[in-house]
Amino acid sequence: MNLYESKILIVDDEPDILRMVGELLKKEGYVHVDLASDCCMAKRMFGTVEYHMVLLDVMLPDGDGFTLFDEIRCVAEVPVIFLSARDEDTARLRGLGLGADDYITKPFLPQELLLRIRAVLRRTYHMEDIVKNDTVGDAVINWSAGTIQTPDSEYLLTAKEYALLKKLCENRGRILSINILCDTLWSDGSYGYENSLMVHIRRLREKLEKNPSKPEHLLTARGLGYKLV
Amino acid sequence: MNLYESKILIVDDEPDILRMVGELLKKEGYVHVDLASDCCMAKRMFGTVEYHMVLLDVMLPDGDGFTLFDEIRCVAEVPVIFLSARDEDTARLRGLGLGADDYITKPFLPQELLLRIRAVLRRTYHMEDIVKNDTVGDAVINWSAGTIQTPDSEYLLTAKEYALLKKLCENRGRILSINILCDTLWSDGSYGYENSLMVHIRRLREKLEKNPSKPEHLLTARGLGYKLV
DNA sequence: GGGAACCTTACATTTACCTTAAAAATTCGG
DNA sequence: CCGAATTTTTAAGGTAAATGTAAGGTTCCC
Repeated sequence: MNLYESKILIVDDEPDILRMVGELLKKEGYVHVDLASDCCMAKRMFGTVEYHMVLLDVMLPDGDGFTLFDEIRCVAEVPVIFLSARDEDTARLRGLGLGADDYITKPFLPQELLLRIRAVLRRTYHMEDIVKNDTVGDAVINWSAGTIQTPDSEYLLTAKEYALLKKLCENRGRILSINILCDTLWSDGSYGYENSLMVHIRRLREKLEKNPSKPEHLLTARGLGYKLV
Repeated sequence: MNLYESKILIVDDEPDILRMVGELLKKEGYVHVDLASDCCMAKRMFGTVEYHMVLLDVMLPDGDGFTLFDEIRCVAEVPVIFLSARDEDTARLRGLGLGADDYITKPFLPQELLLRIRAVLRRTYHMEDIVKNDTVGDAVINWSAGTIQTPDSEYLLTAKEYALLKKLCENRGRILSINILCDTLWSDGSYGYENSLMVHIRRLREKLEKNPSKPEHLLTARGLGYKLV
């Protein structure tokens, strides 16, 4: 699974903070973000959705974050980051050592929160970090939209093109053998797809290169494979 | 009244800040935003329009913000947020306790200013926080009413359609995989709902698109998912 | 010059998605 | 609690976009 597909629950009683953090995560790219303003609501949501991560305020109108934390941990091994307003809480968190994965004190820098969330998700679920927008020459690849933007026009990527280009981008500058590329496109033991691969390469070149027949970025290494530079 | 219909006056002598803040508010959705670059201008505008909120710089070319504040408060009980460049001003504000509703020091994060404005408006006028209407092409989505308005007619959204459209709107421009969409519609571990999802997509298209069979906004990315543009 | 590796194009096929109608489930008013 | 109305799901045949195939062309290198 992809980092940004993690389901995250935010529990905080201040509506502004709640919305702000929610929008921050959405904007960063997290697809599934839910909000709860008190323990009761949080528990209800926790019953219906399997979250990958919980951001938990210490102060809540109907009970404190610590007890909610215990209740959550009884049910699932989901990682938790505490958001605390006061330093005392932080001290208490540190002292208790009750197994929170991280804590951060308000006010915090948005960037810092994002970093910590990503760090926790990565070490809990061993998720690969996904790429932001890549560029190939003048072309901008927008992975989340599945598009290639060139100065002249915008192209949609098909599923195979997407997978192929991704593999090439992840190994930029490195030659990938035809075998390896076929393996990533056709999971079933794959011989006989060499020509098909060629056609996909051609189609990518038509979307990436000025002159697809004289490629400047998606190059062929005769007898070895292809590489993206 | 709606939060975003509040009339707001910004008073600041730095033209760049003035324009920046003005555009920020406009972009956020505030419909009525006026700008003034000095006390004189501010007073003139204040005579002609009944503002709901004033953002006031402390430093002004023809008098300071504090006296302007007093003059304003003699006339109307309008809430004021001070924008101060220096920490000393902040200290003075705090000390004076002259009844400003909030203050924020430059430079500030756009997001923070928006939050504070919203908070002040809410507690002054007891405005319900409204969900901003989204639009998809010519169609206006009214979340609180659960309707879609098109030039031709008005449709009611069913529960599933509502949830689906919301998810797509929250991730506008981003491809959402069929898996993710199914997860949001059927929280219980959900396989076998792919076809059902398709039908809901079709129904949404019938309410959103000119020609549901040639969608221009709710697009399918074959092999990848769906996206709203 | 000739073979090998790769390109290119047009066309065939396949698969993922569309569409519709009808069945099942749910909601709602009496 | 029952029946009507609405919503949701299932099912099945249809469609076209994405993919695969094949055949002739090009380039490279010995």
